[in-house]
This record gives sequence, C-alpha cells and structure tokens, in this order.
Amino acid sequence: MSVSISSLQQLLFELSGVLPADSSPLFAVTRQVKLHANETYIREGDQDRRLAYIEKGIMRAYTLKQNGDEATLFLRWEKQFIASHDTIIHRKPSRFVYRALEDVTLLEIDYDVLEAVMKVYPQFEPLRNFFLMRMLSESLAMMEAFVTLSPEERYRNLLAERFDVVNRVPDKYIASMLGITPVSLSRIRKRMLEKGK
Amino acid sequence: MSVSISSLQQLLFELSGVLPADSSPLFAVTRQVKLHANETYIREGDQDRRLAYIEKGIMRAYTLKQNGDEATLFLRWEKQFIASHDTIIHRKPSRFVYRALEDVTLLEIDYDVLEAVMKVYPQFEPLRNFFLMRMLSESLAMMEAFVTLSPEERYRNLLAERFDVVNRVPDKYIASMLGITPVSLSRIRKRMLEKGK
DNA sequence: TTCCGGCGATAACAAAAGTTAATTTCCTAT
DNA sequence: ATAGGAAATTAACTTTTGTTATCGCCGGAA
Repeated sequence: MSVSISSLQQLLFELSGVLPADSSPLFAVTRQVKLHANETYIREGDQDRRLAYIEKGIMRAYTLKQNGDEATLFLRWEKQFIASHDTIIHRKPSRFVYRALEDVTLLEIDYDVLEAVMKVYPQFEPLRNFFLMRMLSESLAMMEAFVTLSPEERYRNLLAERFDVVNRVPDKYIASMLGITPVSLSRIRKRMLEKGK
Repeated sequence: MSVSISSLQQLLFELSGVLPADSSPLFAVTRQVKLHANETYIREGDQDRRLAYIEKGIMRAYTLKQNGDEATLFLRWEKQFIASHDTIIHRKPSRFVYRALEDVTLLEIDYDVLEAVMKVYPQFEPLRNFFLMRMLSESLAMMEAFVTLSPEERYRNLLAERFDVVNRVPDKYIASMLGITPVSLSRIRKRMLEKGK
C-alpha cells in the first residue's frame, strides 16, 4: 500500500472517523503517477481536472508573462496537494504549467470522479474541505507576505520556514515566486552575507 | 425576505437543486448585521468564527506590520463572502481586523453552526464548497498578479476590472493592497495621466 | 575528457519605489 | 458654514529593483 494512501487514510480518519478499511471507494479511483525531473504534469491548455497529493518530490506551477518570461506561482512538495485550479474552479483550460522539479511521485484523482464519489459517499466530504482550506490558507499566507513584507523579508521568511525546499530549488524559481528577478535575489543574498546575516 | 437570502437561495438551487422552501434549516441560523462606515466587524484577537455574505457596502481586512503601519490584505464588496480565516481555518485568534469602509449590511453565520447544519443537511454542502472555491480563486488571482505584474500593471488591472470599487475606496488602502506605498501610487497615477492614458 | 549550455554572481546604468516632510485638497464633524 | 483633520500630491533624497551584458562555474551530453 502506498505511503500516500496510508497518510490520507489517517487524515480521513482524523477528520471524519472513517476507518481505513472503509475508504476503498475513494482510493479505488486514485492512481499513482511517477514523473521524472523536468517532466510536465499539466500543460497550458489542458482541460483535465487533476488533483494530486505529493508523495515525493517538488512540483512547480508557472505561467508565461506577456514578455515571455516564466512566472512561478508556487511550489508544492511532500504531503501537499497540487491542483489544476483553472480547470477545477472555473472549468477553463489551464493557463498554468505544472512541472516536476525533481523525480516526483503523486497520488492522483480526477476531480469529476471525486465529485461523483462524494455524492455517493458523503462521509468523505471533510477531506475535500480539508484540501480546499489548506490551499486557501497557503494562498492567503502568500498574499499576506506580499502586502506586509519587502522582497528581502519574504526571502528571509522563506529561508526560515522552508530552508530545505529553498535548497532543493534553483534560485531563479525562488526569485520569481517572491515577485522579483534573479538578479535582485542575488543582490539580496549578497546584502545578507555582508551585514553579518 | 432579505436580498441576501434570496440570492443565496438562488445560488443553492443552482448548485444542488435545493428549493428555496427547503433551505430554512440553513437560513434559520443566519442573521443580518448592519455596520456603520468605519465600524469594526472583527477585532484582532477575536476568536469568533464568523462567515458573512456582503449584501451592501465594502469591507476591508487589514493587519499591522512590524513598523505599526496597516497592511490591507483585501477588500470585499457586494455579493462576496468575507471570513475570519485565522479562526475558521486554524482556530486561532484573528490576526486581522475586518472593518466596514461604508455602511454595510451582512448576512452572517457562525462557522461552527454552519458545520453542525451541514452534518444534518448534507444537501447544503455544495454551498460551502462554492464559497471556499470562490475565496481560493480570488486569492490565487491576487497571487498571480503579484508574480506576473508590476505595481503599475496591477493598478491598471484593478481599474479595468473594478473601477467602481477603486472609486469608492481611499487610495491609501488600494496602494497597500497592491503592495506599495500611497506616495508610490500617487506617482503611478501621475505617470498614467502624463503618458496620455 | 571536452564542449556546451544553463545558472548564479557581478557590474553599470536606468527606472521605480521607499522615506520624510511640506503643501494642497477634500471631507467631515461641529 | 466653518474649522480641523485626514488624504492625496509633490518634492528631494535614498534605497532598491529592473535591465542588459559579461564572466565564471558546474554538470550533463557527446
């Protein structure tokens, strides 16, 4: 049994008291997906309503700016959810690309299938609320960082909270996620070194 | 019957086919709240898990930065939901203040009560998913603006999409929501006037 | 091993934003 | 209607970021 299924069963039990043995209607419609480093999971224009739980590795969601540069919206790593939000929320083709930064293992479900399962087995609903709230919480935290912190402070924050992730990801993606250029991030790092820390 | 209840009944019918006549278990636990301009709805430190639908007026959520300045996280207006996210998502005291910018009319529910109602009447669940997705969608759109657009572009965007709202709200709150200072917003406006548009 | 390409650091300059303070404009409460 | 205060503009100056280009380093591919 995959690690992901075990942790999600555990989560489901905590949320709604559903025993692992009773969770098969849900996990019967999930499947494991393995991606190589740099492999694309969702392309721009894709219509699939994919929702996935990350078992191993780091995923990156990005879009292209008018000038053609990539803009990284967020990174997601182990034990987080990643979802094609354009397709799931708005039923529109994805404007974002979702790509593996490392070798990645996902536990995937199609959101339409999930909805159908929820209809028949409402006892799984808390799991859906959980992942929606988690994603909402993460987005709000990011918004908060943008309105309350300077780029340097956002970077310090990220280092303090996710040092391991920062170290596994090329700086240019970190910079873009912070809303600045790689050159500017390099200068921030230099300033931090010069000023003792 | 309040305008809000009618629109939410309509929404509930579209989402799950529940007839307005069958929605009383839900609306029996909501109440109308009226706030004067500048009145505080949720204070920093409040633990109430308030969720509200805005019938009339504009609300502002803000927090205090280390330096003591206010940072506006977002504005919400007619037909949007506003929620004390720290208390609802994390069950922690609110770090944000929610305040009316104009005279405001809300339809309010306590999230704990909502959960209890959902347990007994699962046919209302789609409404909860709807508001979670709406808030998620709005947050993601804001994050996207921060990583893909310059402050000036974000301001132009906001004008194009919400001219009415921008005009009803003091510039300093708009500036803060865009992640810049009021002085900087003033300069952006000047540049836009000078350059023909 | 060698070559190539991407990544990060650095430099130089332009543009934008932060900071502080003064001035004007606007709104509101009396 | 008026006075007081808050909000917006403007100015002067500092700091930071963007832009473009160069250089060195490292790692994968031939």
